Formats: sequence, C-alpha cells, structure tokens
Amino acid sequence: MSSSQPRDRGIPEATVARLPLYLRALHGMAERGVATVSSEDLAAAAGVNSAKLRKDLSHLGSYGTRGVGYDVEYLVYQISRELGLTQDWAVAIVGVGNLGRALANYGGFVSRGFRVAALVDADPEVVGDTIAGLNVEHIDELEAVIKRRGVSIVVLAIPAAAAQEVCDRVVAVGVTSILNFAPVVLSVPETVDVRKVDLSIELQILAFHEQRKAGGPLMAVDSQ
Amino acid sequence: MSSSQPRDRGIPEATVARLPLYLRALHGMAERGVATVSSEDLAAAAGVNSAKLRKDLSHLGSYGTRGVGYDVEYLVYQISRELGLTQDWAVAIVGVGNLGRALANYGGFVSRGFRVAALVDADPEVVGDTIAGLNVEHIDELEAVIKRRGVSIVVLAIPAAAAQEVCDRVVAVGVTSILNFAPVVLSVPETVDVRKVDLSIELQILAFHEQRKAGGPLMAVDSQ
DNA sequence: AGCCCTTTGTGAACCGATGCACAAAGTCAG
DNA sequence: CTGACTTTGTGCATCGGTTCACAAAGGGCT
Ligand SMILES: NC(=O)c1ccc[n+]([C@@H]2O[C@H](COP(=O)([O-])OP(=O)(O)OC[C@H]3O[C@@H](n4cnc5c(N)ncnc54)[C@H](O)[C@@H]3O)[C@@H](O)[C@H]2O)c1
Ligand SMILES: NC(=O)c1ccc[n+]([C@@H]2O[C@H](COP(=O)([O-])OP(=O)(O)OC[C@H]3O[C@@H](n4cnc5c(N)ncnc54)[C@H](O)[C@@H]3O)[C@@H](O)[C@H]2O)c1
Repeated sequence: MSSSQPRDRGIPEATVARLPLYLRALHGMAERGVATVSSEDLAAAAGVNSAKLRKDLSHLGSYGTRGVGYDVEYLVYQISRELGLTQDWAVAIVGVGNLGRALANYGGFVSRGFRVAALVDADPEVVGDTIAGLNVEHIDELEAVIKRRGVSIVVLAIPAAAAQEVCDRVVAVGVTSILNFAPVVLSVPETVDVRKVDLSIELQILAFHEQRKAGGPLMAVDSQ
Repeated sequence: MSSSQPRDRGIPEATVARLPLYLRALHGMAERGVATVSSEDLAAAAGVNSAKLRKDLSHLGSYGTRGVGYDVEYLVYQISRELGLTQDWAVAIVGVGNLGRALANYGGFVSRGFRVAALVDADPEVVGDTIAGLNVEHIDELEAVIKRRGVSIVVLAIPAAAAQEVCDRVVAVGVTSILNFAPVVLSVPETVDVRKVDLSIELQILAFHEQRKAGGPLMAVDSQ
C-alpha cells in the first residue's frame, strides 16, 4: 500500500501547469471516440516532448499500460481529480468593464468545473444590470457576496489603482486564490496564490523577439 | 570598445519576461519624480529578488552606479530600447467577439508602443462596424490588410476551431509573432513565435492549489 | 506456452535559472 | 584628499526541470 500509492505530495509546478493542456487534448480525443492513446500521440497533441509527458503522468501514479498506452477516459478522470475539477468552483469577477464582461460571457469556464457565481462592480451605472444572466452587485457587498455564494476564486478585472485594496478585502474574508488582470504586483500573505495575466507583457515579449528577428542579422553593422 | 559593449546577444528568456515588469515599475517611479533607484527598491516594486534584478539588468550592460543605484529615466530608455518599444508596432486583432472587443477598447496597449491597426472578423453582422474607432474588415481581406497596414503582430481571439487555419494564413504572409487566446496548440514553423494566454488553464492551476490547501491536511484520511 | 514487439516508467546527464555572498567600484562627508 | 559607507556586478553553489536512453513490463500473435 505504501509502494503503489500515487505520489500525492510534491507534484512539480511545471507539471501542474501542463496537466490542463493534457486534459484538453484528452477531451478532444474522448469526443472523437479514441479509447487509448500512447504517450507519443498525446504529447504531440499537447505540443510537448513525450518523455516529459510520461514523467508528468508518472507523478500522479502509474496509469499507463506498457505496450498499449493510456486509457483516455481513465486518464481524464485521474487528471481531473488531481486538478480538483471533480468539484465545482464558485468564481467571482470583480470589475465588469470591457474585460470583466468578456469573461462573464465566456462559456469556456463552465465546461471545466468553474461557475461564475457573482459579478461585482463599483460603478452605480453598472450595478443592478444583468450580465450573462447574473445581477451585478455593489462593491460594498463584496464580503457578503463572497461568503453567501461560497466563492473561493476571485478574478480581478479592475483598474490597477483599485486592485490592491480590493485584493486586501477578499484576502481578509478568506479567499486564497486570485487571478489578477490588473497590471500591478499584488502583495499578499504567502498562503494566498495569485496568478497574473498581463497581455501587455505578452506583447512586449513578442516585440522583443520580433525586433531580434528583424534587426538581428543587421545588428552586426551596429555593434561593430 | 569590445569590453564595454552590452551583451546584445543571448539575453535569457526568463530575463526578457521580467523586463516589462521592471519597465512598469520604473514608469511609475518616473511619474512620481523619482530620479534614481536602488536595485533593492526596484526589485521590491517589481516583486522579485534584488540579486535577480541586478543580474537581469547586467545582461543589458552596466547602467548602474555603485553606491547610488540606477538612473530611472536612463534605465527606462535602455529597457525600452532592448524590448523594441522605441518603435511602434502595428497589431491586428482577428476575431471581434467578447474578447476581441475588450482588447480593441483597451487603452493599455497604445501606451507601450502597440497600436491596434486592424480588426478582422468573419461574421457579416460585425464586418463594417466601427469599434474603438476602427472599421472591422472581412476575413477574406486578411492578407491584404496585414500587408497594407504593416501589421507585424497578430492577436487571435477567435474560436479554437478556426485558429489553426487563420494562423496558417497569417504565417503565409510573413507574420512571425502571434498572441493566441484560443485553447488550441498552434502548429507553426519554428521561425514563428507564438505566445498563448489561456484563462481556463490559469483557473485550473489555482484550483489545484486551492484543493491542496483545503484537502491537504485531511487527505491522509483518504489515502490511508 | 513462448516469443517478439510496443510502450511505459525512470535513472542519470544536462541545462538554465536562482540566490547567496562578497570584492570592486563609486559616492559623499569632513 | 581620505576614509567610511553604500550599492553594484558577478562567481559559485544549488535547484528545478528537461531530455536521452534503456531496462522492465505487458499484450498479442503464432
Ligand atoms: N480590456 C483589456 O483587454 C485588458 C487587457 C489587459 C489588461 N487589462 C486590465 O484589466 C483591468 C480591467 O480592464 P478593462 O478594460 O475591463 O477596464 P474598464 O475600465 O473597462 O473596467 C473596469 C471596471 O472596474 C470597475 N471598478 C473600478 N474600480 C472598482 C472598484 N474599486 N471595485 C469594483 N469595481 C471597480 C469599473 O466600474 C469598471 O466597470 C485593468 O486593470 C486593465 O489594465 C485589460
Ligand atoms: N471571452 C473570454 O473571456 C475568453 C476567455 C478565455 C478564452 N477565450 C477564447 O478566446 C476566443 C474568443 O473568445 P470570445 O469569447 O471572444 O468568442 P466569441 O464567439 O464572442 O467571438 C469570436 C469571434 O470570432 C469570429 N470568428 C469566428 N471564426 C472566424 C474566422 N475564421 N475568422 C475571423 N473571425 C472569426 C466570430 O465572428 C466572433 O466575432 C475563443 O477561442 C475562446 O475560447 C475567451
């Protein structure tokens, strides 16, 4: 029992970040009626190296069959369980502007066990509106709404200037998972996970490489 | 001259990804009239380790003064130049749905040298509309629009099913930088840079850690 | 039943990134 | 001009992650 037990503890962060990728590929295969898949094929579908995929999966236990591959349905279940997608998660979106609206209307979350359970904004013009079937509530109600709806993940889609303050408030009511779109570094206790998405940074990284490609070969003229 | 020359080649990828972060912090400081900043302070503002920050900056050259710190204005310029933000980049957004609209209306790009130069969609209902002051053009015009406007970065905000096809088309006209929001692995020649943003993946990573926090200490009951 | 073929799971080398710790460089006060 | 103090820039140990390569495991064919 101590030898066949999956290594529940200590899944590398890099592996965790790839599991959703595998899951997506597996869902596609399940839909197409594929019963089993080799590490080679699944890796190709997820755009990674096959040895890496096997090592990743080995962290959750030995779910493959040598000579055959992995059972698609079973693997979907195991990865879902590992990621905690067998339960559903109540998400609150704070800030219902351009971005918040897009997120609220997006169907792709629900399909993965995430439920937008609340929309919150400060603008009296917006509060009370119905967006994606949800009533927009006032920021003053933030703490009450989070508790009432059992929200455990908060998405911040508000201006940078307001982000830290709202962040502090949701942390104070016990939220420990935050997805931040505002271009600021949030300071939180180390028990809280913050993931940030900054589109501007992505573009800047692309620009850097683009510049290299364009100027690279010619740069020699400049640096000589 | 060969010794004081900045190491133009071979800036680590991890460093490149942090430069925009430093730049953002520096812009804030410049606005507040700060003239010089120590690695310690800048690192704190960017949320990183100060040794890491110094090593990152050392890749672009020796722009600091020992005993004093870094000149804010000068550093802003050097990082901007390194990232290629001294020129402006024409960006096309393909797919003007929930997300595409939010991006088109977002002001945060322009301020960093990115100019939304074109909006493209397939839906006749949307084509011809004016969004954020731009005319939405038909997907049939994709290649022509990219060439005419000198677009060098393409943002894909279209359904997953359409992403690979559109991707192939923009690559065929010479685009080598793509920001992809669709939940698919795009296959491109290795000369092309694709960065992906997948909000669903971010939520899944948060869910994983959230589950750990909640179930971790109790998990023993289950696994015993 | 036995053999061959496929594919997993992992040991080990490798690689890039991180962070400590400190000498070298430079400032500034007196 | 000198000496004390501050802060950079980097050598080095370490760490997490990637990749190769292969022995062990299992399935299926004869
Ligand atoms: N729109 C994009 O494509 C995009 C891209 C990258 C980053 N961002 C970032 O995402 C955030 C939101 O962007 P947006 O374009 O949706 O902005 P927006 O101005 O359209 O919307 C912001 C919303 O937040 C609300 N708000 C302001 N202060 C609040 C507070 N204290 N509490 C609750 N709600 C508050 C406003 O009423 C508004 O509805 C910003 O930080 C922006 O920098 C947006
Ligand atoms: N909205 C979100 O918050 C969100 C979050 C995560 C991921 N995404 C992803 O971003 C993409 C866009 O999402 P959305 O919510 O804006 O979807 P959407 O359906 O609102 O918009 C998609 C737009 O793309 C257009 N389109 C479809 N096929 C096209 C083609 N071949 N060429 C040009 N245009 C085409 C449609 O006409 C539509 O206007 C999807 O792949 C989605 O999975 C969206």
